[in-house]
Amino acid sequence: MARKTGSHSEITGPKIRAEAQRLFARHGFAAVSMRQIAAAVGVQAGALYLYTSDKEALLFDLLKTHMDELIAAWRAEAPAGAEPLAALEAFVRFHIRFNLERAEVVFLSYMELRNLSEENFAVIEGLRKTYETELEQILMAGQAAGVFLIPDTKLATMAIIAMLTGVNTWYREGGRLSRATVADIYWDMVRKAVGA
Amino acid sequence: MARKTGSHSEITGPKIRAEAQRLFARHGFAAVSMRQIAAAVGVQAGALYLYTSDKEALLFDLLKTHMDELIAAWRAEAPAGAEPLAALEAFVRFHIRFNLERAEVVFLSYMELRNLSEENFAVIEGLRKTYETELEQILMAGQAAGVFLIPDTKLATMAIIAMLTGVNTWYREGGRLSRATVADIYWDMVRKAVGA
DNA sequence: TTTGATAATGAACGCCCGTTCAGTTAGCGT
DNA sequence: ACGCTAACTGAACGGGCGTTCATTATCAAA
Repeated sequence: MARKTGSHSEITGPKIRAEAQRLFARHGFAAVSMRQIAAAVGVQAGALYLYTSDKEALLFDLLKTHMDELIAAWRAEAPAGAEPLAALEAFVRFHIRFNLERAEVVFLSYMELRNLSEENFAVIEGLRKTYETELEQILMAGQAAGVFLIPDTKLATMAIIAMLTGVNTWYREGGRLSRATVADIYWDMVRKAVGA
Repeated sequence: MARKTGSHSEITGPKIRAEAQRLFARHGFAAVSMRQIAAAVGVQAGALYLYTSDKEALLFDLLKTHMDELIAAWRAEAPAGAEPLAALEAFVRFHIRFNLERAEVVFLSYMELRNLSEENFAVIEGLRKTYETELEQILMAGQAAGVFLIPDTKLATMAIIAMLTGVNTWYREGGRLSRATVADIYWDMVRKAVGA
């Protein structure tokens, strides 16, 4: 017993995060025990504490990494200096694609925020606000340019994000529509909703 | 000790449901113990079992009651034989108002479904589907009448409901906008989204 | 081949969990 | 005033929880 043959932190570390993400998404943070995560990884519970300070830090790490990657991915592919209409279309398609690709952690980031400490919650909320602002700025630019007709850009931001994120609740691989078709249809509805 | 002065099941029963709803919504089903609920009510944990068979039944009862009341309330106030446009407007305003009035249990019904047994989950899912169908039929009628221009009524149904329910995540009493104003703005966006 | 760092064990800590039940008190019709 | 029933207590059940730590086996550099 003790150290196992072929054991390395570069393997065990990611494995712990992956299994924690999977289990948290499936059963909920509070309903999953450290012993369950350890069993899924193939170690004893005590070994997890070589990789995380406590259970909440494990959740926070998953959410923080996700939000950072979400914002970075959008900024990397957002069309620089594009017309508001093209920028909005890019955002809609990006949001649907990215969130469907990472359904587990997206689910977590909507469901398990209340299990974070006050400070950690504030960090994630801040990153979410940052992401939302990216959309709101597109809407404001379009409104200013007369391309969009929006009664309230703040509400439109929340409405569009809720609508797009909602795809994750019903979309199933191999269903009636492909991801691309879903994105087409949602883009049509969003475009009309902002009066363009 | 034992029975308390002035104790009645017609008082304790609702009190248990109210406190359970409040605590489940605030901390999550799995994170709330029967002892916490009992303490909030002012009884010992064992007394809860005079009112519920187990913890899950307590949650199911809250969700089932809510869904029944949601559907009944909509059917009671849905304009009979109205034009699709008027029916859709009524639905939008109803959904926002009803969900804001019952924010706690609405939150529960979106977050805690996975804590139900398979059979209980199916019951709630069925009721949700029933409610969604009410909206979809309005959309189909409007589409058939040429009043709406919707690429896919199923997706439009999910999109609209996600968008409307999203109000609950950001709306705070005493904020910038009144409930009525929020409903006005959302109705404007929904109307445009369906091409009317 | 030795040796220090790394990765993991497994037992233990105190604590809380959902649920049951024999016993006790209050309400209330007679 | 009595007696039955409804309401609740408090202790107990077996079990799981997050976390710590002394110990041990493996890895990798010298």
